[in-house]
Amino acid sequence: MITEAAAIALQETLRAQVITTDELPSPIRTIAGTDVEYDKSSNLIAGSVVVLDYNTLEVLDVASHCMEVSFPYIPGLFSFREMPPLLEAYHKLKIQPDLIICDGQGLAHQRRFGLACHFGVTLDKPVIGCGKTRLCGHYEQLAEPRGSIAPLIAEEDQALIGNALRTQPGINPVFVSCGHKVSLATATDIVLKMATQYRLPETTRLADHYARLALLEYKDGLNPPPASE
DNA sequence: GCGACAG
DNA sequence: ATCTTGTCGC
Repeated sequence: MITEAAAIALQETLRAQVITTDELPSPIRTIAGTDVEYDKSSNLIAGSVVVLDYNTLEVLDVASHCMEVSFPYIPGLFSFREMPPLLEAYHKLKIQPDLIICDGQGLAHQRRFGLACHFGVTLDKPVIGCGKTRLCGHYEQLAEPRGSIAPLIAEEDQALIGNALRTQPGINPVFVSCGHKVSLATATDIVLKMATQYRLPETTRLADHYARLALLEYKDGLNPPPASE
């Protein structure tokens, strides 16, 4: 297994490849969501990628992959834990999405290289980071209406590293940041568009659903089938 | 030294 | 992350 120091060094190297301007298809036709589910009573994890029609949100394709977790949870090294099952799942897709929304941060990361950046650079695909909670950076004065945004500012150098985005009125915001080949403004617009009815974008909600399903089905398959006679 | 810390 | 259901509070 890769050491913590080597993982940090790899992030420092790969971060130079991140593109923070829009290099995505126009119009956007398909969008994918990703999520990873953990089994509380084993070290199994399931990663899922779900591809939706960008305009209708119809599910066009889903792929999942179960495996044993191979890296501990360390804030800042999240991608080394979640990327393996997500990459396996992604390569099972029959339909390649125009862009992807990851469940986690992109640039809004200690070394500006969160999961969304790592996934985007690895696949050379447009990726948006959308986390449920903050990893680093601070924000203030976020208004209540849906669509309100507040810049997420890095404490070290006051750099703009993302946006706190209120996707539903009076509900806690999500944290949007560049992953790869999508600007912050475009990423924020897209996440708001995908969060039609709930706090989280539909991409993330569906990926969570399919990852949970995949883990249950995989565990079922491991158990010897009931004796039939 | 202490607190904070994506899932 | 894991927890899945009614309950409390604004």
